[in-house]
Amino acid sequence: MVEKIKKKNEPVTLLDVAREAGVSPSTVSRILNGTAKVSPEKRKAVETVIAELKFEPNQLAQGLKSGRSMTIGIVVQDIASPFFDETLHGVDDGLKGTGYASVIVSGHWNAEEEAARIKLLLARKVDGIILLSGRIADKTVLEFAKDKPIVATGRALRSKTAVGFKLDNEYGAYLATRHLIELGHRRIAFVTGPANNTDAEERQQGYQRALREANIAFEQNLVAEGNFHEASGLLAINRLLETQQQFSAIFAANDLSAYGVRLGLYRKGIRVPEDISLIGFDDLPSSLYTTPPLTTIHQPLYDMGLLATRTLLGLISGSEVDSPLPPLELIARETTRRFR
Amino acid sequence: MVEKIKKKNEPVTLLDVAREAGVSPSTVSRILNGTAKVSPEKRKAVETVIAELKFEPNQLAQGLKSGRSMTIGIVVQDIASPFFDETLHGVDDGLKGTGYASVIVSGHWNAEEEAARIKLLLARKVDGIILLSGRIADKTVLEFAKDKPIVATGRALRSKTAVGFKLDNEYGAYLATRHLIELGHRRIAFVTGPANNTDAEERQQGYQRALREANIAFEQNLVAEGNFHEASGLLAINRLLETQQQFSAIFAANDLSAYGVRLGLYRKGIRVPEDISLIGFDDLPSSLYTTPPLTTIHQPLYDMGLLATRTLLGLISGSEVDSPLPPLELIARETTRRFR
DNA sequence: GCTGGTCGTGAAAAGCTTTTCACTTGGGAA
DNA sequence: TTCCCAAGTGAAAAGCTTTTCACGACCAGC
Repeated sequence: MVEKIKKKNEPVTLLDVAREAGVSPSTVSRILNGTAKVSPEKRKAVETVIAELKFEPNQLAQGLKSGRSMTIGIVVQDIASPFFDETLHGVDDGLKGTGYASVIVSGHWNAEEEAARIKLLLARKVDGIILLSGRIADKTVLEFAKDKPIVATGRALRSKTAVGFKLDNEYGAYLATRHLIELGHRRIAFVTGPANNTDAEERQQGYQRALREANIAFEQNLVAEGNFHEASGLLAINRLLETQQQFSAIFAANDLSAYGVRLGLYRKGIRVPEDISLIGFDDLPSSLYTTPPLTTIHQPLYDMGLLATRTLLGLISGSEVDSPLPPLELIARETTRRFR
Repeated sequence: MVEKIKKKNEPVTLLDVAREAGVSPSTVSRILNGTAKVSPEKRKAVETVIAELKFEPNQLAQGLKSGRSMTIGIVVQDIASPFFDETLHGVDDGLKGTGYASVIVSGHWNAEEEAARIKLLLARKVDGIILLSGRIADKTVLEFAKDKPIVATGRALRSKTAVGFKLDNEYGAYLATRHLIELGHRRIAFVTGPANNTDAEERQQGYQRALREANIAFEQNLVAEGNFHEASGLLAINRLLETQQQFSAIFAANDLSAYGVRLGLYRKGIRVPEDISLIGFDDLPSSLYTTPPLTTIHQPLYDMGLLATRTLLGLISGSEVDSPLPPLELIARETTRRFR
């Protein structure tokens, strides 16, 4: 029996429920949150009214009062990239059932924009932030972390309110190069990532270490610059081919550029892996379905997203989370084969 | 000169600014929102204090008061899919500079989950919702739209608070099939999408129409079921090959399943396009870099995301938006060629 | 010199919850 | 029988804005 008819579309509030059930707002709130004991009769009455009125607490008001918006911010660099996608997938699963939702913004690989976006997230009162492949300086991260907890990927960090996860790019690249060397390749070209990108630099270091260990001289002529995108891989392989350098294998700094390389080779009628072996880095889901399926280094992107989320939730609630990340590993598929 | 020292980390509020600048909160609010005229001196004073204190309005409080959270909800079906990615990219650009942020949730191709997620978004007081490839019934959408405006893709809808965009799948599929026919192919296999999926059904209809127009009999033996994923394409082509049917071309209901088909053919040593022509549907960005680059039907996913966003923002603000979507078009790349 | 209007401004209410505080009631301990 | 305490509950404040209302000052028109 509704005492007062609300104008249609007027949202039903906790106050309405209280009035209708003949209890105080406090009691309704207590029932909703289980904050304190309430007599069975009132609980029953309130629950009935809630169902009847289809009451849904206003999360804005809840957030304002409690200081918790139940929202976390995710900063990616490119909203339509399989790389971030895979990580986001992990984040999504990490959030499942927690009541948290995420707002995703993109920094577009640009430090200023990234900082601006983080500020926006903070103004929105997110409860924490996950920063994927951030461009801003560590000390800026720490600065933001004074406000809300942050977990960042691609950097080493550990404070009371900020933690970073870093995959071992150098090791992964070492693995990739060593794989080629073990297959008998000696002249191995390398397609780099973008200049000034830490991940990219570390991958080049891994490449060089493997060479060094095998007593193969590093040759600048065998490296071509890329930028992690397909088109740059295509360009790089064309440049490499033009210089008439001899090489029997190519290591591309990520899968996307490996795709470009693959296409470049196809265009020249060079077969993979019969004529040239090719290895990537990332193990994007799509690499399972390239022709032929790409040998690559598996990065646990999904797990990283999942772990980052759990860690952030831990930071928010004050509990400790510390599961280790699975290691990088070589996934030998069909673009590499024994030399000659 | 700060009159009262705040405990560190106490967020600075509009009240602090007002006190500090010696004006009333109303005045500060007016300056922030440009709601009314304010004398230059006070404006100056307030702006100085804002900068000095680094004041950022609390969006939760703003939202609570004004009923606008400056957030829209996006419902996708798979958070890590290139298909949704591309659309999200458009959404992202559509939101740029508007002050709106988006929270993205996934319905996982499941009507119940989808409805639950929408309810959550509504409880979060999003200002509107974009529903991509939703599974729920039109009438459920309309029901939700009573609360907040919704724009949905993949369905035709138009009410005061709900609008739908639908790409012409039938026509796209017709285009694809006709392309193969024009190249001289007569026996054209079809890999379907998931059963009970409208898009998928419409694509099959387009396939059949093109056949009919060319007086080619439809043969059930030439269609193999898929589900829009790569693995299903691989399975489908294997099944097709096993049946010993003759065919010189394959139309896969989307690019992803075309990738699977491509791999299946590669495994059997069947060349594309020399032995068999292959065409997909979607024109995912990655289709530019498959080996060889995939002939496909371009869907304006990016534009659709952009348009959906603009339309939603229009619905929210009460203004009318009505730009048309670019049509589907055939992108002839290198996986199709003239028969024999 | 008086009326009527505009302009700039502040006080206060409102938006919807949660939480603190204080008050009742009933029971067990002394 | 008296006292204390716990349990259950409501009133009210608080969280941070925006917005309505009202008021004083100032100017123009008669």
